[in-house]
Amino acid sequence: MDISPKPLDKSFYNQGTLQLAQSLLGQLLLKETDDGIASGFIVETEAYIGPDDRAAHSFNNRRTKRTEVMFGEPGNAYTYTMHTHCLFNVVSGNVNRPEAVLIRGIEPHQGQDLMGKRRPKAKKKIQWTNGPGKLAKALGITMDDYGHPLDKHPLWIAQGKILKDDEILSGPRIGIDNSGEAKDYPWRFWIKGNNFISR
DNA sequence: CATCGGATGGACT
DNA sequence: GTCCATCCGATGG
Repeated sequence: MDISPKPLDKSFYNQGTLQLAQSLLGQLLLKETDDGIASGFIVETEAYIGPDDRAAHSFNNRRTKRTEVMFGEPGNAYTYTMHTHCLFNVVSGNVNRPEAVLIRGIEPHQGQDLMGKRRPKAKKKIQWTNGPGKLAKALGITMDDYGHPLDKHPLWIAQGKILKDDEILSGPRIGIDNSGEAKDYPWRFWIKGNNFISR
């Protein structure tokens, strides 16, 4: 019997990136490996809207092996390495619109024993998934997931909690101080009062 | 080729 | 607060 939550339809990703960044809040992100399923509710996101966003890897339509997937269909995984870590994004925007939503925080749901094992250095549960590199590690997301369609096993997004508008807050994005005007754009979104916000 | 700088996290002072 | 692991892409010679 398959009890895994059903993926959201691909059409879900066909909405503006700022709106998608908010729509993703509360949704369930799942990854299945040989060790089992681990999942969590998305609680913090950031929108990156190339080519006009200095903070986006796709700024100025910069097209490389790394950013290539952003130029394709929305609803695929954009993973990249930041120093020693893998970060996970949801590709948005139509073909040739290189936009994405970075997932910065999740609230652990299924497979919490597995997540704890994957985060041996975390002293507290809160540190398992309150940051983009942390949650990728906890879920077992790696560069092997680059380009994976998010409506399919083994990495997918399913319907989670329905939020009210007043539960969503926004503010400037994290870690992009050298991005000129773009550093102040309020393109970071999070669920009010949630414990698994990165900061 | 060399060098530099990150959409980070963890260890340490 | 500081330092650094370790990789990819940008830039300059």
